Amino acid sequence: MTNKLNLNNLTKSEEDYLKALFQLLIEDSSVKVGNNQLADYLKVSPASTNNMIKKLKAKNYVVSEKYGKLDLTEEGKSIAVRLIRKHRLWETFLCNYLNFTWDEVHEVAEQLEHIKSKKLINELDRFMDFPEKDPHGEMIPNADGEYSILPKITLSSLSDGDVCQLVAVDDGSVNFLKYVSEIGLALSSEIKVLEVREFDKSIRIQFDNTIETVTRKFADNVFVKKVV
Amino acid sequence: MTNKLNLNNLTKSEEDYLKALFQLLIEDSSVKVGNNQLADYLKVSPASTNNMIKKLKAKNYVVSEKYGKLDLTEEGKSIAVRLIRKHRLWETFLCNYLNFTWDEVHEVAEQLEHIKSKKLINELDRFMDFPEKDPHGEMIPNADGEYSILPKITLSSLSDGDVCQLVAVDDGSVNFLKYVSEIGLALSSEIKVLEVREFDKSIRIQFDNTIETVTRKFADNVFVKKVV
DNA sequence: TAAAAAAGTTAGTTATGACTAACAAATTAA
DNA sequence: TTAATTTGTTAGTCATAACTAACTTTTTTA
Repeated sequence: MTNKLNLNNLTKSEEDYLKALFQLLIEDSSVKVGNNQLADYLKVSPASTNNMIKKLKAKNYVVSEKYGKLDLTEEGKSIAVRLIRKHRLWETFLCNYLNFTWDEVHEVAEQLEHIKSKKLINELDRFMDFPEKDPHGEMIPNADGEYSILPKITLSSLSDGDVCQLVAVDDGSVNFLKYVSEIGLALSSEIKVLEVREFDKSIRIQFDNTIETVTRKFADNVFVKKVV
Repeated sequence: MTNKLNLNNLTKSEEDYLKALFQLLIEDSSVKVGNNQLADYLKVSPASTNNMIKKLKAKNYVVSEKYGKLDLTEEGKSIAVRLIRKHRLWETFLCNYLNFTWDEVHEVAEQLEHIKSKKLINELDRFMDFPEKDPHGEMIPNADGEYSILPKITLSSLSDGDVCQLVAVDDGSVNFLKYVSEIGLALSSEIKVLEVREFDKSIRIQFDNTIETVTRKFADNVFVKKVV
């Protein structure tokens, strides 16, 4: 049972790749993930990705056949989930205790998630009284790596007259996050879809006595729960 | 004025070397620091140190002549102090909020001190209400890098009958720190020197109704303030 | 002060993880 | 179904930062 021993021996890069692959795999759970797609996501060259995938295959975190699509082993997934747990707990800490705003947390959490100390992250979790969601509304895995995935309905998938509640936002882009706060949207905001315009798929929405028109691209990054 | 720009462009290694050199320079402020000494301290080969010193000289953080002793420039010192500030603030956070013990904090703080975010560390400082000292009793530099150095009198420098108060301990060795807690010593403990034994320089001390004999090596790592 | 020891330097090697350029396989489109 | 495009792979290079081995300078001490 050399189970726990090799878990902490990963480099920052190896961790980044595993987490990225995990996120690509669940974001579009049906679609397969390829080498170049991963390279794009991580903003490195396909050659770099290919190289790293070889290493991760040798370490039994990734499986794939030559010229085939990529997948994670159970061990690979487990590492990725632990990284996501760390990332989201740190984001929560930064927002709730250190006055960080939505758009500021991601970059710092990207660094903090690589700190290696089980005690650190579990104590941080306890200190914050085991939060369920991070500041963007995403579920935080518990110490055993368990977490429920929230059904990701995008605002863009709704129709005229639908009423929904904002449950999460994609945390990938600083500019998007700034934009969300600027127009006054926040977690739990109740949003009414006034009109989906056929021409450019832009959406007219109402929330808190505000009426705004948002683009399709914007609405793709806003996750909601249907109310009506 | 390319002042603030290059400050964040240092690698983890470069930071480690600057901090190590700074600590060697103030620990024995009279004695000069050489290449091999720095290598010893960092547990790397003299060749590695030599190499890195070259790079740090090129970047104007270190000064030295060939075959001569090492010194830091003002900029080098400033970086080192900021690392020490981060290290000590994290140690304080870990001990005071996350249930870490004296001997557990150092290793994790060594990782955390390399996180690059001014806001993070300044907000952490504010969150803890600007602590003056870290858990080992060392002064924490403020956001401007200012801090008073506590006069470091070692327990080993005292004589029979002297009474002192423990103000700090060296945080370099986990085993030493465990030992200190185990025998019951803590910051502010009042210690009376009962006898310094000529034979092996071991010291018989009394504190809190406990009498213990400690070695010279142990006493070298305990910093005190004389009371009587 | 000359030999020995210690301290510092240089050259050459290794591993990690990026990169480009060239090429091969698979998929899509004409 | 062949040609074009996309995707994946390989080979070779570069930077960082460690290493050993060999060598030079400085310091110590006999």
